[in-house]
Amino acid sequence: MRSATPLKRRRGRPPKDQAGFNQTKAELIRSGMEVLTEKGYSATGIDEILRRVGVPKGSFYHYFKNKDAFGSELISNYAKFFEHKLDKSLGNRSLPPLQRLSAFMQEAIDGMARHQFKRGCLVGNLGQEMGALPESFRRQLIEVFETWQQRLEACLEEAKAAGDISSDTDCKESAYLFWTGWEGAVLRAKLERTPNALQSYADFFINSLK
Amino acid sequence: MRSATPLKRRRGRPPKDQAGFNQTKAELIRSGMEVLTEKGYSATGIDEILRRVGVPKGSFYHYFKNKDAFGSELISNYAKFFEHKLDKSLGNRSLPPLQRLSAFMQEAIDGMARHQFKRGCLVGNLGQEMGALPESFRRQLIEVFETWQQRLEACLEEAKAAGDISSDTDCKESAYLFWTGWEGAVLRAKLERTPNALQSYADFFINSLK
DNA sequence: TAAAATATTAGACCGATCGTCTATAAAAAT
DNA sequence: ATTTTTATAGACGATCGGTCTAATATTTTA
Repeated sequence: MRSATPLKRRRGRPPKDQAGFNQTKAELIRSGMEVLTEKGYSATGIDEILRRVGVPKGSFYHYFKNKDAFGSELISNYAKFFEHKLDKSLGNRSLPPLQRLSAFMQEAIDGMARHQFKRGCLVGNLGQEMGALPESFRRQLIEVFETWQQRLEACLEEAKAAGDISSDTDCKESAYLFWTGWEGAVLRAKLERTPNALQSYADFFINSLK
Repeated sequence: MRSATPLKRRRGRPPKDQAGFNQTKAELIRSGMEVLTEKGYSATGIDEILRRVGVPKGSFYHYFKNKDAFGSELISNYAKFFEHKLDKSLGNRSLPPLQRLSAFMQEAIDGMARHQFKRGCLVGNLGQEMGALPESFRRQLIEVFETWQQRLEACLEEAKAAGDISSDTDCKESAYLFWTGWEGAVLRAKLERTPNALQSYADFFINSLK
């Protein structure tokens, strides 16, 4: 439990100078991301998200219609962030395709380690909670998986073209499988608080391609 | 939302004849299992569990110290149920080892289909929620995975002995990987409300052994 | 430059949820 | 017959989550 930040915030319409940059909203999204990747959607109260960054409730409902809308924005935000990451890693032409994938996984492992394996994947967390979530989240989450899958599929096609993986590999199917299993590994790593599941899966998947 | 069951229940000490059989407690556990596998722990209120089976609050706190104790019993219960299932399927000597695994997975798929892929795995659900759960759940969940892993490991050893899989397979590692990935597939199936991820993973895993 | 519009903070409020507690009831034990 | 045990019934208070209205400060506009 982080200590509260009882900073008094400026009321009223903000000065124009630093326009475009929405400090408070960004803080809320960052805070929400942290808590949601740890505890999930249902277990997380808005108050906790607010307390962490010392933002009053009124601000939250100024920036977001309600908790659901907030959640939806978090997903979009996470998706965008992740796509960038994937483009950089899986699309990195200076490395052979499969090494890119390995590098991506290693980065993810390091990332989880930095947070003591307490934070998981937002998409996985919310996916598991679907039963308690607004139905509109479903399509959103499915689509996120699809874009990730496309990125990996492209990378695998390159690997195939380079002869690094068998020519009869179904790259689309493989990419689908990768993300499915990866989410399982993230879940397990979070449960065990070790990189073991991730490491193990990484080796397994790479090997399965050869 | 299921309609309430406003059945008046027998008050007072129960007759001795049908002793040992604890109707109400069993109903609470069944009800809890249903709701928790759908919505998870945090999103589920005790009242909802009670409403489904028309049991008043007093009874709940008669049988369980509190929500956490209830959750813990659910895990034990689920674990026991599942171990039985695994013993029957993975230990079925009348089938070759790998076919047992395939059969188990197919049963699981059918099971999820019966509930329109709305219910997942209790262990997976709670695992993902760990950040919001009592710390004592962690060991419990890890141990459940371990017993599942042992069951599968034994089955894979049989397959190895029979020459159905490569002799240099690390059966323990494979079994660990299986459950990791399987949870990912269950999650995905729940999200997509289709058997696709499960089917896909089933084929993939079996193939990876050969 | 005064008024209107806009952007943001502040926090009161209501309903839901959790867990406790007391009352009631029926059977068993003494 | 009285007491003890086992169980249901549901009211209650504290707390918390989410919504909504008021207050405040800045920009825009006339």
